[in-house]
Amino acid sequence: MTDTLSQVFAALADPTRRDIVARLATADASVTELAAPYDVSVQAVSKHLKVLEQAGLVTKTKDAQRRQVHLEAEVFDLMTRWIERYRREAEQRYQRLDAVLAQMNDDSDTQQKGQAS
Amino acid sequence: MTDTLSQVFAALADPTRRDIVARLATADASVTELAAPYDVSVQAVSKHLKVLEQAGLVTKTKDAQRRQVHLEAEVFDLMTRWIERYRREAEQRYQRLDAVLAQMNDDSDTQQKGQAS
DNA sequence: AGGTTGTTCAACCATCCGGTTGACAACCCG
DNA sequence: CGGGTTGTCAACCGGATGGTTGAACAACCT
Repeated sequence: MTDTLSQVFAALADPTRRDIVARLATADASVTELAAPYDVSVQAVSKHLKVLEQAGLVTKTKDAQRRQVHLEAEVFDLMTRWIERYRREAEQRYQRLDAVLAQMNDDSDTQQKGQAS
Repeated sequence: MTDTLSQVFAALADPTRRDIVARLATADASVTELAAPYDVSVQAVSKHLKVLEQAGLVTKTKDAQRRQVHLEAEVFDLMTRWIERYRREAEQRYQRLDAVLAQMNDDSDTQQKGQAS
């Protein structure tokens, strides 16, 4: 479970953490500011932020006694790349299937055994 | 949690499940075929598939005693939309920040209080 | 110096999760 | 019919996870 991709997906699997990310997309915030809307303890939110930080989705910079939390956009790309890769493969496969079916309709007399390269 | 997005992210947080998805992107497969490469029991893989199915990432069609598993590409869009939305917001914010900094350099004499709409 | 504020650490608890083994249903084939 | 495949269900186990409370600590403000 140490690989980044797993950590990122796991981090975003929690609705509270996704909401935190959503809010950080518009503005940086401190831990207590982030905790305010939820009816859980500040410590719980601090834990959530630790998870997000571990996944590289967020960084903290200490500003006096406050910790300024801000979103790190780059890690999103890792996810997007993974998703897009397999989505595209899957779509291409369906198109290939459609093509095969279309060809089967076109010339159903010719026996075709190999697959399209 | 019961919301789809959480289920999809949670499903993809596991490396084995991601690998299954990757393999299904190129071809449908049966449960035992999918289980073959991993040194875990078939039951464990069956559980993984249940998770993927629950998340809507995969569907099974029964073919005699075999279950043909195939990837469902549409759910990927849900994720992609979520990710892209906040990634774009975050990027825009950085650009806005850059613009503000640039303007502060340009005309540091004019006092600007409101935010860009 | 002393109190308040902001954040984290530590210990604890309930639940979930990924794995196991064993039993069993459903189906093909001889 | 009976036996071998294929897949799921059930019960169980250890470890991770999300939450709690209580204490610690650092930095600010009088």
